[in-house]
Amino acid sequence: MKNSRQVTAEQVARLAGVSISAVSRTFTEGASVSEDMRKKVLAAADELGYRVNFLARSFHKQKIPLVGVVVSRLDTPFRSKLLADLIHVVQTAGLNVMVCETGKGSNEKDVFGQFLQYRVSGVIILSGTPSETIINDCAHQGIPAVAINRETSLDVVDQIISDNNSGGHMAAELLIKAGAKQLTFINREGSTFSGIKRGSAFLQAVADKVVAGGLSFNSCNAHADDMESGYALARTLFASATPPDAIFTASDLLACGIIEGARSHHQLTAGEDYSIIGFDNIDTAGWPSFQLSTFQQDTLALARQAMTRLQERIQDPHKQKTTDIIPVQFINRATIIGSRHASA
Amino acid sequence: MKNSRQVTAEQVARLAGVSISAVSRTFTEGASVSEDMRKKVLAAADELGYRVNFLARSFHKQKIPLVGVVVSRLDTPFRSKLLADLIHVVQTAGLNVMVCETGKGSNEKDVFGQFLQYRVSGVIILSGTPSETIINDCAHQGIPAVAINRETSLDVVDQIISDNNSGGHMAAELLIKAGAKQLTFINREGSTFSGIKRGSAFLQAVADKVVAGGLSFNSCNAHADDMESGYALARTLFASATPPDAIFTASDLLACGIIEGARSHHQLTAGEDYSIIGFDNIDTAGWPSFQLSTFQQDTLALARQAMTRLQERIQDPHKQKTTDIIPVQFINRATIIGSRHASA
DNA sequence: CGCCTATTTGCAATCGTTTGCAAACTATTC
DNA sequence: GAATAGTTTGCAAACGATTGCAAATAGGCG
Repeated sequence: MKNSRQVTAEQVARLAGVSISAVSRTFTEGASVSEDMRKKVLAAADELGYRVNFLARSFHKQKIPLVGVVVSRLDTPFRSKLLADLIHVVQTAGLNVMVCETGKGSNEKDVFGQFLQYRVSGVIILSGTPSETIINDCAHQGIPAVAINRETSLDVVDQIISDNNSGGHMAAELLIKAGAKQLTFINREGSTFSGIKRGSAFLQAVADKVVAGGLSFNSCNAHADDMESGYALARTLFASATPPDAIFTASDLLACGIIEGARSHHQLTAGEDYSIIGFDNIDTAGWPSFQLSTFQQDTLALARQAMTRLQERIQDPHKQKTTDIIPVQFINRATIIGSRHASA
Repeated sequence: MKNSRQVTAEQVARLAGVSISAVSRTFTEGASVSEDMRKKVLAAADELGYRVNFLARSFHKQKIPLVGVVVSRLDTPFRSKLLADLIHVVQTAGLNVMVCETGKGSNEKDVFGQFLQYRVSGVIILSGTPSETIINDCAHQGIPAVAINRETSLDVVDQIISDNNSGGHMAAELLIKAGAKQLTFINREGSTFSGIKRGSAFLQAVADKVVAGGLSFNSCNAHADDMESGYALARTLFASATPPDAIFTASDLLACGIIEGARSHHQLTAGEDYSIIGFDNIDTAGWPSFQLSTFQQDTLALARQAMTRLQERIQDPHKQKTTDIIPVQFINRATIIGSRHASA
């Protein structure tokens, strides 16, 4: 338990009888140091318990090995899973994560300003409300940035997106194959890009059949993206003269809400009285009470690809902007009529 | 869109026709600057779009306005809620959060080393597996640290803890009042402090009656702290010769698992065939399928108190170590026999 | 041994801020 | 108007690393 301040490179240098440069070079990758020198320095550093001072290093490089992650409402199953994977991926890449929550009255302008002030190496923007301005600001200020599940003014930023399109299409096919006649897509009010995309792909896939007749399509909005809103919606939804027999929701949370509501308000059972497919594959979707058939977003792949693209852009800030589509996987459980998966 | 590097205090000073010190003082709280000077500087800074370079400032102060948060398995409902609140609280205090996930093979020693290297202003340790060593290291290296829901070698660190004790006691009282005879406490294997405390308080409250007879107490461990483990446990639990009629679990996740398992395997309904009380009040606990009576941990209060204590310690590193107990609130829903709450 | 080349090493400048100190200024009081 | 006390301001040192450049050293070969 040394009483002195932190150990500096100078002290190490003195103990090892070498120059400060030598110490620095020993601790910078790819610098030119002989094996002898490295050993001497390492020994001295070890003895003194030396660690490079990131603040000094970052100051000199005008860049800190920190990735800013912007997210809103992270206490949501999908969001928190994605964040967890993201943190893991960033950490294994040797960087650290600074999380900024927006919304909740925190000034977005400030959040972005802080990224600038901290001189973060890059920014990852998660789906949700963080506004376009942050994204654009990053682009303009030359901070490498990638957005996950968030389409924006094209090509100002690298984008990583789950394959909402084939999710929507496939949902339609599955439901039609199950004999659905009254299709309904459910989203949350004021939904952002991902939800809308899922819905439009869904509609697109049934458009021909709807026009030809014999199939009806409907779309409605829940108040918010949570169970409660789905629950409330289910009451009116199934009370209609022509209730849906097949539902596709923009999120599992909404689907769970619908399932709960249909059960409580109308004694209807998913997979028997009607079909329903969700999106995300949050943990609860697999719980016995729901057994929700849904599309799994590969959060780890999203995170990995985001990091890869971010590193590329850090390397070469002027490289072409990219858009990556990450496949989703259909998880067949028990909420499509007639396709109940054999369960354990 | 200036092409030059970032704007520095020197440029602002030149434009405003004042010294660099004046600029610095304008942007440091509590520094001595006249109103005239401040206005001049602010005008120039505005024109140039100047922002203090945190890296330079932090370098000089040997401390960055960043709070390290150590957490494991953050993609868990309670943990992510707590983290969200924590981020919010830290942000409104004018600092930022650097999140480090431990477990998952990441070397804990490294995580701590990084805190040192980044010279974070403080560290908040969340419940979970992060080992004692991190906590002790922080204490020894003089990094202000507080731990939430994590009792450790006393008085090396400030502690903020939910009132596990009264939770456990109250659970016992409620269940006994509901006429329970076969009490069971369920925890996860290898549980940390919080869970154990809840169980021991629970047992303590019934000890007299157990000894006097007419009441039996049992305790058993699920494999992990998740729904699946509770679900699996329910199968054997209710198959016993003397199945429990009242259960208290260390977490809502386990309680939900038990409820699901009892329903699937044994067609038993919580609140009718047996009573069960959880802990945490995660979102799903309130869903119609569960309506779990549970104790709500006040995550916001935990976060706020943690931040308060951390700031106190940053101010005065030598102040007395504290332990704060945050009250929990019983949420009566529908899983205690005879006490079903009138529902909407 | 001498020459050339490739590698290793040290010197010293540099990054942008904060802050102790002393000088300059302002206000107050006699 | 001078003396005093209190504010405001600028100068310059300091923080701890990295890195361009040139000097030193090592290695290879005739």
